Amino acid sequence: MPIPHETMRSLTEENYLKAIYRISLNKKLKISPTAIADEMGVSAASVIDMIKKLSEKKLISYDKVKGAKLLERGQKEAVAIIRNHRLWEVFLLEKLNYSWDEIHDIAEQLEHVKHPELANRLDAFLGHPEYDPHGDPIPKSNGEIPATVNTLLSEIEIGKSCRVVAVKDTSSVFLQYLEQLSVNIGTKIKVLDIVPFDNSMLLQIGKEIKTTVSKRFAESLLVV
Amino acid sequence: MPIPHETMRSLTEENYLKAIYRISLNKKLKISPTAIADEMGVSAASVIDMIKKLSEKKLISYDKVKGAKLLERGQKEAVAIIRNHRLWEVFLLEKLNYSWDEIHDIAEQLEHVKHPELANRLDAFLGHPEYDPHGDPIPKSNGEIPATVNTLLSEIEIGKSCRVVAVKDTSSVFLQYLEQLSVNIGTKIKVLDIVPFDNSMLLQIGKEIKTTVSKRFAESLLVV
DNA sequence: ATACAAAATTAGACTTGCCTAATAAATTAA
DNA sequence: TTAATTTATTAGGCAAGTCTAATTTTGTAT
Repeated sequence: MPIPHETMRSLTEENYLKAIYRISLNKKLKISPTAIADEMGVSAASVIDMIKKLSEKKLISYDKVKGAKLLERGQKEAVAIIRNHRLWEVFLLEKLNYSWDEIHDIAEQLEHVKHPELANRLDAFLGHPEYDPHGDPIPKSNGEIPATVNTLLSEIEIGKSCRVVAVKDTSSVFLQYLEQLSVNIGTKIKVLDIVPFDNSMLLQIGKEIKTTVSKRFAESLLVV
Repeated sequence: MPIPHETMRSLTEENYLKAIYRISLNKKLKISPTAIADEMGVSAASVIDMIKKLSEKKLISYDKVKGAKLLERGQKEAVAIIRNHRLWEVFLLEKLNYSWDEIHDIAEQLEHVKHPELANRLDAFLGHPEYDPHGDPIPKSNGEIPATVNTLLSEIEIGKSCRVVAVKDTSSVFLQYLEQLSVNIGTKIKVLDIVPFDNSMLLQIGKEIKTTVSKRFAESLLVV
Protein backbone atom coordinates (compact mmCIF):
# COMPACT_ATOMS: atom_id res chain seq x y z
CA MET A 1 0.00 0.00 0.00
CA PRO A 2 1.59 3.28 -1.08
CA ILE A 3 1.94 5.71 1.80
CA PRO A 4 0.32 9.01 0.85
CA HIS A 5 3.16 11.47 0.67
CA GLU A 6 2.69 14.60 2.66
CA THR A 7 3.39 16.40 -0.59
CA MET A 8 0.87 14.61 -2.77
CA ARG A 9 -2.07 16.80 -3.75
CA SER A 10 -5.34 15.50 -4.99
CA LEU A 11 -7.12 17.41 -7.72
CA THR A 12 -9.65 18.46 -5.13
CA GLU A 13 -7.09 19.77 -2.70
CA GLU A 14 -5.55 21.83 -5.46
CA ASN A 15 -8.89 23.32 -6.34
CA TYR A 16 -9.52 24.31 -2.74
CA LEU A 17 -6.13 25.99 -2.55
CA LYS A 18 -6.93 27.85 -5.72
CA ALA A 19 -10.33 28.94 -4.42
CA ILE A 20 -8.83 30.18 -1.18
CA TYR A 21 -6.19 32.04 -3.12
CA ARG A 22 -8.80 33.69 -5.29
CA ILE A 23 -10.82 34.84 -2.32
CA SER A 24 -7.68 36.12 -0.64
CA LEU A 25 -7.10 38.53 -3.53
CA ASN A 26 -10.00 40.54 -2.28
CA LYS A 27 -8.39 41.62 0.97
CA LYS A 28 -11.68 42.75 2.43
CA LEU A 29 -13.25 39.33 2.37
CA LYS A 30 -12.92 36.96 5.26
CA ILE A 31 -12.15 33.50 3.97
CA SER A 32 -14.96 31.74 5.75
CA PRO A 33 -16.27 28.25 5.11
CA THR A 34 -19.30 29.73 3.36
CA ALA A 35 -17.18 31.94 1.15
CA ILE A 36 -15.17 28.91 0.07
CA ALA A 37 -18.33 26.87 -0.38
CA ASP A 38 -19.72 29.54 -2.70
CA GLU A 39 -16.50 29.75 -4.66
CA MET A 40 -16.29 25.98 -5.05
CA GLY A 41 -19.97 25.24 -5.47
CA VAL A 42 -20.05 22.70 -2.66
CA SER A 43 -21.73 22.58 0.75
CA ALA A 44 -20.24 24.27 3.79
CA ALA A 45 -19.99 20.90 5.49
CA SER A 46 -17.68 19.64 2.75
CA VAL A 47 -15.55 22.72 3.15
CA ILE A 48 -15.13 22.12 6.85
CA ASP A 49 -13.84 18.64 6.11
CA MET A 50 -11.30 19.97 3.66
CA ILE A 51 -10.26 22.80 5.95
CA LYS A 52 -9.34 20.20 8.52
CA LYS A 53 -7.37 18.23 5.99
CA LEU A 54 -5.48 21.20 4.59
CA SER A 55 -4.78 22.52 8.08
CA GLU A 56 -3.31 19.21 9.13
CA LYS A 57 -1.07 19.32 6.10
CA LYS A 58 0.02 22.82 7.10
CA LEU A 59 -1.11 24.29 3.80
CA ILE A 60 -3.53 26.71 5.44
CA SER A 61 -4.31 28.04 8.88
CA TYR A 62 -7.85 28.26 10.12
CA ASP A 63 -9.48 30.11 12.94
CA LYS A 64 -13.18 30.57 13.25
CA VAL A 65 -12.78 34.29 13.80
CA LYS A 66 -10.04 35.10 11.30
CA GLY A 67 -11.10 32.56 8.71
CA ALA A 68 -8.71 30.58 6.53
CA LYS A 69 -5.35 31.79 5.29
CA LEU A 70 -2.84 30.19 3.01
CA LEU A 71 0.41 29.27 4.73
CA GLU A 72 3.63 29.56 2.81
CA ARG A 73 3.48 26.16 1.17
CA GLY A 74 -0.18 26.51 0.32
CA GLN A 75 0.36 29.92 -1.18
CA LYS A 76 3.22 28.65 -3.28
CA GLU A 77 1.19 25.77 -4.63
CA ALA A 78 -1.80 27.94 -5.39
CA VAL A 79 0.35 30.41 -7.29
CA ALA A 80 1.98 27.59 -9.21
CA ILE A 81 -1.43 26.37 -10.33
CA ILE A 82 -2.48 29.85 -11.39
CA ARG A 83 0.76 30.09 -13.33
CA ASN A 84 0.02 26.85 -15.12
CA HIS A 85 -3.50 27.95 -15.87
CA ARG A 86 -2.50 31.25 -17.41
CA LEU A 87 0.36 29.81 -19.41
CA TRP A 88 -1.92 27.16 -20.87
CA GLU A 89 -4.45 29.85 -21.72
CA VAL A 90 -1.82 31.65 -23.74
CA PHE A 91 -0.93 28.41 -25.46
CA LEU A 92 -4.52 27.59 -26.33
CA LEU A 93 -5.20 31.03 -27.72
CA GLU A 94 -1.98 31.68 -29.55
CA LYS A 95 -0.95 28.25 -30.72
CA LEU A 96 -4.20 26.34 -31.04
CA ASN A 97 -6.26 29.36 -32.08
CA TYR A 98 -8.94 28.86 -29.52
CA SER A 99 -11.11 31.84 -28.77
CA TRP A 100 -11.14 33.84 -25.57
CA ASP A 101 -14.24 32.19 -24.21
CA GLU A 102 -13.13 28.60 -24.78
CA ILE A 103 -9.73 28.61 -23.17
CA HIS A 104 -10.70 28.85 -19.53
CA ASP A 105 -12.37 25.47 -19.22
CA ILE A 106 -9.57 23.65 -20.98
CA ALA A 107 -6.90 25.43 -18.94
CA GLU A 108 -8.84 24.40 -15.85
CA GLN A 109 -7.93 20.82 -16.73
CA LEU A 110 -4.43 21.45 -18.01
CA GLU A 111 -3.38 23.41 -14.94
CA HIS A 112 -3.27 20.24 -12.87
CA VAL A 113 -0.85 18.36 -15.08
CA LYS A 114 2.26 17.88 -13.06
CA HIS A 115 5.91 17.73 -14.01
CA PRO A 116 8.77 19.62 -12.40
CA GLU A 117 9.81 21.52 -15.50
CA LEU A 118 6.58 21.73 -17.43
CA ALA A 119 5.56 25.28 -16.57
CA ASN A 120 9.04 26.61 -17.25
CA ARG A 121 9.31 24.89 -20.59
CA LEU A 122 5.89 26.04 -21.64
CA ASP A 123 6.78 29.54 -20.49
CA ALA A 124 9.92 29.53 -22.62
CA PHE A 125 8.08 28.06 -25.60
CA LEU A 126 5.53 30.86 -25.39
CA GLY A 127 8.23 33.51 -25.13
CA HIS A 128 7.77 34.32 -21.43
CA PRO A 129 4.43 36.07 -21.68
CA GLU A 130 3.65 38.49 -18.86
CA TYR A 131 -0.11 38.45 -19.15
CA ASP A 132 -2.69 35.89 -20.07
CA PRO A 133 -5.31 36.61 -22.74
CA HIS A 134 -7.68 37.96 -20.10
CA GLY A 135 -5.08 40.48 -18.99
CA ASP A 136 -4.28 38.68 -15.76
CA PRO A 137 -0.61 38.60 -14.82
CA ILE A 138 1.24 35.30 -15.12
CA PRO A 139 3.21 34.51 -11.97
CA LYS A 140 6.95 33.96 -12.53
CA SER A 141 8.52 30.65 -11.56
CA ASN A 142 9.79 32.22 -8.34
CA GLY A 143 6.22 33.11 -7.40
CA GLU A 144 6.56 36.80 -8.19
CA ILE A 145 3.47 38.26 -9.83
CA PRO A 146 3.64 41.17 -12.29
CA ALA A 147 1.35 44.06 -11.43
CA THR A 148 -2.16 43.74 -12.73
CA VAL A 149 -2.94 45.93 -15.67
CA ASN A 150 -5.73 48.37 -15.17
CA THR A 151 -4.89 50.98 -17.74
CA LEU A 152 -7.36 51.35 -20.56
CA LEU A 153 -6.28 52.65 -23.92
CA SER A 154 -8.79 55.45 -23.33
CA GLU A 155 -6.65 56.70 -20.42
CA ILE A 156 -3.54 57.22 -22.52
CA GLU A 157 -2.63 60.84 -23.22
CA ILE A 158 -2.05 62.41 -26.59
CA GLY A 159 1.44 61.73 -27.85
CA LYS A 160 2.08 58.73 -25.60
CA SER A 161 2.57 55.15 -26.74
CA CYS A 162 1.50 51.90 -25.18
CA ARG A 163 1.35 48.18 -25.81
CA VAL A 164 -1.80 46.06 -25.92
CA VAL A 165 -1.84 43.56 -23.09
CA ALA A 166 -5.38 42.19 -23.12
CA VAL A 167 -8.92 42.83 -24.21
CA LYS A 168 -11.88 43.51 -21.96
CA ASP A 169 -14.51 42.73 -24.55
CA THR A 170 -14.26 39.27 -26.01
CA SER A 171 -17.25 39.35 -28.32
CA SER A 172 -16.42 37.98 -31.73
CA VAL A 173 -17.53 41.19 -33.41
CA PHE A 174 -14.97 43.12 -31.40
CA LEU A 175 -12.26 40.55 -31.97
CA GLN A 176 -12.90 40.63 -35.69
CA TYR A 177 -12.61 44.40 -35.64
CA LEU A 178 -9.25 44.05 -33.89
CA GLU A 179 -8.15 41.59 -36.53
CA GLN A 180 -9.10 44.03 -39.24
CA LEU A 181 -7.06 46.75 -37.55
CA SER A 182 -4.12 44.35 -37.07
CA VAL A 183 -4.34 44.78 -33.34
CA ASN A 184 -2.98 41.84 -31.36
CA ILE A 185 -1.61 41.20 -27.92
CA GLY A 186 1.70 43.08 -27.95
CA THR A 187 0.80 45.54 -30.68
CA LYS A 188 2.23 49.01 -30.10
CA ILE A 189 -0.24 51.88 -30.29
CA LYS A 190 0.43 55.60 -30.20
CA VAL A 191 -2.32 58.08 -29.40
CA LEU A 192 -2.02 60.85 -31.99
CA ASP A 193 -5.07 62.84 -31.08
CA ILE A 194 -8.28 62.81 -29.09
CA VAL A 195 -11.48 64.36 -30.36
CA PRO A 196 -12.87 66.45 -27.46
CA PHE A 197 -16.45 66.12 -28.70
CA ASP A 198 -16.83 62.37 -28.14
CA ASN A 199 -13.36 61.25 -27.01
CA SER A 200 -12.72 59.37 -30.21
CA MET A 201 -9.03 58.65 -30.60
CA LEU A 202 -6.74 58.94 -33.58
CA LEU A 203 -4.29 56.08 -33.31
CA GLN A 204 -1.07 54.98 -34.91
CA ILE A 205 -1.26 51.19 -34.85
CA GLY A 206 2.11 49.58 -35.43
CA LYS A 207 3.99 51.26 -38.24
CA GLU A 208 1.40 51.06 -40.97
CA ILE A 209 -2.07 51.86 -39.82
CA LYS A 210 -3.47 55.21 -38.77
CA THR A 211 -7.13 55.23 -37.84
CA THR A 212 -9.76 56.74 -35.60
CA VAL A 213 -11.59 54.64 -33.05
CA SER A 214 -14.49 55.34 -30.71
CA LYS A 215 -14.25 55.88 -26.98
CA ARG A 216 -16.01 52.56 -26.51
CA PHE A 217 -13.28 50.85 -28.49
CA ALA A 218 -10.58 52.56 -26.46
CA GLU A 219 -12.22 51.39 -23.26
CA SER A 220 -12.11 47.79 -24.38
CA LEU A 221 -8.34 47.45 -24.56
CA LEU A 222 -6.00 47.05 -21.63
CA VAL A 223 -2.57 48.51 -22.23
CA VAL A 224 0.70 49.04 -20.48
CA MET B 1 -27.58 16.30 -7.68
CA PRO B 2 -26.20 16.03 -11.22
CA ILE B 3 -27.36 12.89 -13.01
CA PRO B 4 -24.32 10.96 -14.19
CA HIS B 5 -24.53 11.02 -17.96
CA GLU B 6 -24.20 7.67 -19.61
CA THR B 7 -21.44 9.32 -21.59
CA MET B 8 -19.43 10.68 -18.69
CA ARG B 9 -16.15 8.86 -18.17
CA SER B 10 -14.15 8.97 -15.01
CA LEU B 11 -10.39 9.02 -15.25
CA THR B 12 -10.41 5.47 -13.96
CA GLU B 13 -12.85 4.21 -16.54
CA GLU B 14 -10.72 5.73 -19.27
CA ASN B 15 -7.64 4.01 -17.94
CA TYR B 16 -9.39 0.66 -17.92
CA LEU B 17 -10.51 1.13 -21.51
CA LYS B 18 -6.97 1.98 -22.46
CA ALA B 19 -5.59 -1.07 -20.67
CA ILE B 20 -8.09 -3.35 -22.36
CA TYR B 21 -7.22 -1.81 -25.70
CA ARG B 22 -3.53 -2.37 -25.13
CA ILE B 23 -4.03 -6.01 -24.24
CA SER B 24 -6.28 -6.46 -27.27
CA LEU B 25 -3.40 -5.50 -29.57
CA ASN B 26 -1.82 -8.81 -28.77
CA LYS B 27 -4.48 -10.94 -30.45
CA LYS B 28 -3.27 -14.08 -28.75
CA LEU B 29 -4.01 -12.87 -25.26
CA LYS B 30 -7.34 -13.46 -23.62
CA ILE B 31 -8.45 -10.30 -21.89
CA SER B 32 -9.06 -11.88 -18.52
CA PRO B 33 -9.56 -10.08 -15.21
CA THR B 34 -6.06 -11.08 -14.16
CA ALA B 35 -4.55 -9.79 -17.39
CA ILE B 36 -6.25 -6.44 -16.83
CA ALA B 37 -5.23 -6.45 -13.19
CA ASP B 38 -1.61 -6.91 -14.20
CA GLU B 39 -1.80 -4.20 -16.82
CA MET B 40 -3.41 -1.73 -14.40
CA GLY B 41 -1.51 -2.71 -11.29
CA VAL B 42 -4.66 -3.31 -9.25
CA SER B 43 -6.24 -6.38 -7.68
CA ALA B 44 -8.41 -8.75 -9.68
CA ALA B 45 -11.31 -7.95 -7.40
CA SER B 46 -11.19 -4.30 -8.43
CA VAL B 47 -11.14 -5.34 -12.05
CA ILE B 48 -14.27 -7.42 -11.65
CA ASP B 49 -16.10 -4.41 -10.26
CA MET B 50 -15.04 -2.26 -13.17
CA ILE B 51 -15.88 -4.96 -15.71
CA LYS B 52 -19.42 -4.92 -14.38
CA LYS B 53 -19.59 -1.18 -14.66
CA LEU B 54 -18.17 -0.96 -18.16
CA SER B 55 -20.40 -3.81 -19.32
CA GLU B 56 -23.50 -2.05 -18.01
CA LYS B 57 -22.46 1.02 -19.93
CA LYS B 58 -22.07 -1.12 -23.06
CA LEU B 59 -18.46 -0.12 -23.50
CA ILE B 60 -17.20 -3.68 -23.30
CA SER B 61 -18.59 -7.18 -23.42
CA TYR B 62 -17.53 -9.78 -20.93
CA ASP B 63 -17.79 -13.51 -20.82
CA LYS B 64 -15.88 -15.65 -18.44
CA VAL B 65 -14.72 -17.93 -21.24
CA LYS B 66 -14.00 -15.37 -23.96
CA GLY B 67 -12.80 -12.64 -21.65
CA ALA B 68 -13.44 -8.94 -22.17
CA LYS B 69 -13.73 -7.20 -25.52
CA LEU B 70 -14.19 -3.56 -26.39
CA LEU B 71 -17.55 -2.80 -27.96
CA GLU B 72 -17.75 -0.15 -30.64
CA ARG B 73 -18.12 2.80 -28.29
CA GLY B 74 -15.44 1.54 -25.94
CA GLN B 75 -13.03 0.98 -28.80
CA LYS B 76 -13.64 4.46 -30.13
CA GLU B 77 -13.01 6.05 -26.77
CA ALA B 78 -9.86 4.03 -26.18
CA VAL B 79 -8.47 4.99 -29.57
CA ALA B 80 -9.29 8.63 -28.93
CA ILE B 81 -7.28 8.53 -25.72
CA ILE B 82 -4.35 6.89 -27.47
CA ARG B 83 -4.57 9.60 -30.12
CA ASN B 84 -4.42 12.28 -27.46
CA HIS B 85 -1.52 10.57 -25.75
CA ARG B 86 0.60 10.30 -28.87
CA LEU B 87 -0.15 13.81 -30.07
CA TRP B 88 0.86 15.23 -26.71
CA GLU B 89 4.05 13.19 -26.83
CA VAL B 90 4.94 14.82 -30.13
CA PHE B 91 4.19 18.22 -28.63
CA LEU B 92 6.33 17.61 -25.57
CA LEU B 93 9.25 16.37 -27.57
CA GLU B 94 9.18 18.76 -30.48
CA LYS B 95 7.88 21.94 -28.92
CA LEU B 96 8.95 21.72 -25.30
CA ASN B 97 12.18 19.84 -26.01
CA TYR B 98 11.53 17.10 -23.55
CA SER B 99 13.52 13.95 -24.00
CA TRP B 100 12.15 10.60 -25.14
CA ASP B 101 12.05 9.11 -21.68
CA GLU B 102 10.23 11.98 -19.99
CA ILE B 103 7.28 12.45 -22.29
CA HIS B 104 5.30 9.33 -21.49
CA ASP B 105 4.38 10.21 -17.94
CA ILE B 106 3.33 13.72 -18.81
CA ALA B 107 1.29 12.55 -21.79
CA GLU B 108 -0.37 10.08 -19.46
CA GLN B 109 -1.88 13.08 -17.70
CA LEU B 110 -2.51 15.24 -20.74
CA GLU B 111 -4.35 12.50 -22.61
CA HIS B 112 -7.35 12.86 -20.33
CA VAL B 113 -7.91 16.55 -20.93
CA LYS B 114 -11.21 16.85 -22.67
CA HIS B 115 -12.52 19.28 -25.23
CA PRO B 116 -14.29 18.43 -28.47
CA GLU B 117 -11.74 20.02 -30.79
CA LEU B 118 -8.57 19.76 -28.76
CA ALA B 119 -7.00 16.73 -30.43
CA ASN B 120 -7.73 18.08 -33.90
CA ARG B 121 -6.29 21.48 -33.15
CA LEU B 122 -3.20 20.00 -31.58
CA ASP B 123 -2.88 17.68 -34.57
CA ALA B 124 -3.03 20.61 -36.97
CA PHE B 125 -0.60 22.64 -34.87
CA LEU B 126 1.89 19.78 -34.97
CA GLY B 127 1.51 19.38 -38.72
CA HIS B 128 -0.51 16.15 -38.66
CA PRO B 129 2.24 13.82 -37.50
CA GLU B 130 1.76 10.17 -38.40
CA TYR B 131 3.93 8.67 -35.71
CA ASP B 132 4.76 9.53 -32.16
CA PRO B 133 8.37 9.79 -30.99
CA HIS B 134 8.36 6.12 -30.03
CA GLY B 135 7.37 5.17 -33.56
CA ASP B 136 3.82 4.27 -32.64
CA PRO B 137 1.18 5.35 -35.14
CA ILE B 138 -1.10 8.22 -34.20
CA PRO B 139 -4.76 7.35 -34.82
CA LYS B 140 -6.59 9.75 -37.14
CA SER B 141 -9.65 11.62 -35.90
CA ASN B 142 -11.86 9.08 -37.65
CA GLY B 143 -10.24 6.30 -35.64
CA GLU B 144 -8.13 5.00 -38.51
CA ILE B 145 -4.66 3.91 -37.45
CA PRO B 146 -1.64 4.12 -39.76
CA ALA B 147 0.30 0.87 -40.06
CA THR B 148 2.92 0.37 -37.41
CA VAL B 149 6.46 0.88 -38.60
CA ASN B 150 8.73 -2.08 -38.24
CA THR B 151 11.31 -1.32 -40.85
CA LEU B 152 14.79 -0.68 -39.57
CA LEU B 153 17.21 1.45 -41.50
CA SER B 154 19.41 -1.64 -41.61
CA GLU B 155 16.81 -3.40 -43.78
CA ILE B 156 16.89 -0.79 -46.53
CA GLU B 157 18.59 -1.89 -49.74
CA ILE B 158 21.42 -0.12 -51.52
CA GLY B 159 20.12 2.72 -53.64
CA LYS B 160 16.79 3.08 -51.83
CA SER B 161 15.67 6.09 -49.79
CA CYS B 162 13.61 6.29 -46.66
CA ARG B 163 12.39 8.71 -44.01
CA VAL B 164 13.17 8.53 -40.29
CA VAL B 165 10.04 7.91 -38.30
CA ALA B 166 11.28 7.06 -34.83
CA VAL B 167 14.24 5.85 -32.83
CA LYS B 168 14.52 2.55 -31.00
CA ASP B 169 17.39 3.59 -28.80
CA THR B 170 16.68 6.64 -26.67
CA SER B 171 19.92 6.84 -24.77
CA SER B 172 21.26 10.37 -24.69
CA VAL B 173 24.53 9.27 -26.25
CA PHE B 174 22.65 7.96 -29.26
CA LEU B 175 20.43 11.01 -29.46
CA GLN B 176 23.45 13.28 -29.34
CA TYR B 177 25.01 11.31 -32.15
CA LEU B 178 21.84 11.82 -34.19
CA GLU B 179 21.98 15.51 -33.48
CA GLN B 180 25.54 15.64 -34.69
CA LEU B 181 24.53 13.89 -37.91
CA SER B 182 21.52 16.22 -38.33
CA VAL B 183 19.17 13.27 -38.19
CA ASN B 184 15.70 14.13 -36.96
CA ILE B 185 12.23 12.69 -37.23
CA GLY B 186 11.37 13.18 -40.90
CA THR B 187 14.94 13.32 -42.17
CA LYS B 188 15.38 11.66 -45.57
CA ILE B 189 18.15 9.08 -45.79
CA LYS B 190 19.49 7.28 -48.85
CA VAL B 191 21.52 4.11 -48.53
CA LEU B 192 24.48 4.54 -50.87
CA ASP B 193 26.38 1.42 -49.99
CA ILE B 194 26.66 -1.42 -47.53
CA VAL B 195 29.99 -2.84 -46.42
CA PRO B 196 29.66 -6.64 -46.66
CA PHE B 197 32.27 -7.21 -43.98
CA ASP B 198 30.34 -5.73 -41.05
CA ASN B 199 27.18 -4.34 -42.65
CA SER B 200 28.19 -0.76 -42.05
CA MET B 201 26.18 1.59 -44.21
CA LEU B 202 27.22 4.55 -46.28
CA LEU B 203 24.39 7.04 -46.02
CA GLN B 204 23.33 10.24 -47.70
CA ILE B 205 21.62 12.20 -44.93
CA GLY B 206 19.52 15.03 -46.26
CA LYS B 207 21.30 16.92 -49.01
CA GLU B 208 24.51 17.74 -47.23
CA ILE B 209 25.88 14.94 -45.19
CA LYS B 210 27.43 11.72 -46.42
CA THR B 211 28.74 9.39 -43.77
CA THR B 212 29.23 5.80 -42.77
CA VAL B 213 27.40 4.34 -39.80
CA SER B 214 27.60 1.01 -38.01
CA LYS B 215 25.08 -1.80 -38.27
CA ARG B 216 24.13 -1.12 -34.69
CA PHE B 217 23.31 2.46 -35.60
CA ALA B 218 21.22 1.33 -38.57
CA GLU B 219 19.29 -1.01 -36.32
CA SER B 220 18.35 1.79 -33.99
CA LEU B 221 16.33 3.84 -36.47
CA LEU B 222 12.81 3.07 -37.65
CA VAL B 223 12.11 4.25 -41.16
CA VAL B 224 9.38 4.22 -43.73
C1' DA C 1 -11.31 -39.30 -12.45
C1' DT C 2 -9.31 -37.07 -8.68
C1' DA C 3 -6.78 -33.67 -6.66
C1' DC C 4 -4.17 -29.62 -6.81
C1' DA C 5 -3.45 -25.07 -8.58
C1' DA C 6 -4.90 -21.05 -10.75
C1' DA C 7 -8.42 -17.84 -11.87
C1' DA C 8 -12.88 -15.71 -11.01
C1' DT C 9 -16.00 -14.05 -7.92
C1' DT C 10 -18.16 -12.51 -3.59
C1' DA C 11 -18.13 -10.32 0.86
C1' DG C 12 -16.84 -6.90 3.71
C1' DA C 13 -14.13 -2.92 4.68
C1' DC C 14 -11.46 1.49 3.92
C1' DT C 15 -10.63 6.29 1.93
C1' DT C 16 -11.90 10.44 -0.36
C1' DG C 17 -15.07 13.77 -1.19
C1' DC C 18 -19.49 14.80 -1.25
C1' DC C 19 -24.35 15.39 0.76
C1' DT C 20 -28.48 16.40 4.13
C1' DA C 21 -30.21 17.16 8.57
C1' DA C 22 -29.53 18.50 13.15
C1' DT C 23 -27.30 21.28 16.45
C1' DA C 24 -24.36 24.97 18.31
C1' DA C 25 -22.51 29.45 18.00
C1' DA C 26 -22.32 34.05 16.46
C1' DT C 27 -24.41 38.07 14.46
C1' DT C 28 -28.03 41.32 13.62
C1' DA C 29 -32.29 43.56 14.38
C1' DA C 30 -35.89 45.12 17.22
C1' DT D 1 -31.15 42.23 25.67
C1' DT D 2 -33.78 39.11 23.55
C1' DA D 3 -35.30 37.07 19.37
C1' DA D 4 -34.46 35.97 14.72
C1' DT D 5 -31.24 34.88 11.37
C1' DT D 6 -27.15 33.45 9.56
C1' DT D 7 -22.93 30.73 10.01
C1' DA D 8 -20.16 26.94 11.67
C1' DT D 9 -19.91 22.39 13.05
C1' DT D 10 -21.11 17.59 13.91
C1' DA D 11 -23.27 13.28 12.73
C1' DG D 12 -24.46 9.95 9.65
C1' DG D 13 -24.65 8.40 4.84
C1' DC D 14 -23.65 7.63 -0.12
C1' DA D 15 -20.79 6.57 -4.43
C1' DA D 16 -16.45 5.46 -6.56
C1' DG D 17 -12.60 2.84 -6.47
C1' DT D 18 -9.61 0.34 -3.94
C1' DC D 19 -8.15 -3.62 -0.88
C1' DT D 20 -7.83 -8.43 1.63
C1' DA D 21 -9.72 -12.65 2.66
C1' DA D 22 -12.80 -16.06 1.71
C1' DT D 23 -15.16 -19.04 -1.66
C1' DT D 24 -16.38 -20.95 -6.00
C1' DT D 25 -15.15 -22.27 -10.58
C1' DT D 26 -12.16 -23.87 -13.99
C1' DG D 27 -8.22 -26.13 -15.73
C1' DT D 28 -4.39 -29.40 -15.41
C1' DA D 29 -1.67 -33.22 -14.26
C1' DT D 30 -1.32 -37.56 -12.77
